[in-house]
Amino acid sequence: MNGTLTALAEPNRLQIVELLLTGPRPVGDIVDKLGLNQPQVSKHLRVLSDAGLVEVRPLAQQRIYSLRPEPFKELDDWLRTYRRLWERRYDRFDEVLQELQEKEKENRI
Amino acid sequence: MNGTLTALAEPNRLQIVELLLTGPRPVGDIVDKLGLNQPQVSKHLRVLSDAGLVEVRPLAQQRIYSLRPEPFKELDDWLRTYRRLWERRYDRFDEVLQELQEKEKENRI
DNA sequence: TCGCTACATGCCTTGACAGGTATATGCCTG
DNA sequence: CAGGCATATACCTGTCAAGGCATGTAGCGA
Repeated sequence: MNGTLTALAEPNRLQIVELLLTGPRPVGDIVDKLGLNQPQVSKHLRVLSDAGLVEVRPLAQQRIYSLRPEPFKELDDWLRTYRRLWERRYDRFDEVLQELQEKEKENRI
Repeated sequence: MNGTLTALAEPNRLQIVELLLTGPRPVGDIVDKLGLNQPQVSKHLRVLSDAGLVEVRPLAQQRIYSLRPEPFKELDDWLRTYRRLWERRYDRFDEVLQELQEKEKENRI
């Protein structure tokens, strides 16, 4: 979970992931499309790979990178817990807060 | 988006967010529950606040922090795009890859 | 008004990480 | 097998962010 977030937190890496969402790509493609230096792209891909976000497959002298679904699914599952924040009745949070403040006032009397 | 990810990528900050999911809390609570030093917690809360993940409300000499739904919703929306990765028929990715490899072989003949 | 409580901020040090450049490695073609 | 591609790795450098500690500040109660 945290590894996934860390990997995605880097802007260029996020761009790479977004690009890979459109399909598997060799490193050179990514270099061209994102205008980064080749070594940097390779390094970022390494990080993404270590985090399990992408996988590689050799094709001649190319390396085809593609997204791995698992971490994204994990992230989605994690976020599911937070959905109640915006799916109505989260204002209960505010209610709780109100109560706290009311109590405080009462104690003051 | 990226700000959200960056803020969440720090383990202690992630813990704070998880704790806040159970309800709004004053700083002292977080310090106790997570066993961190108070200044560090304040700093992390500052980062989370700047990223729009939390909001503060004063209550006597306490500061009550609570989660703000918006960034989480954004993140969820962003992830929605990736759902097709695991929701079946993502194997089209593999198909594309197969095709590439087939073509390569043909060219070789 | 004084002291306490709850929190924020400043300063310093350290470690991690990203970019740049050069170089290694593996594969393929002539 | 020599040379060229596509990619990975090594090394160096600068930056930035997190922790530790000390201190500032605002609200409250006696």
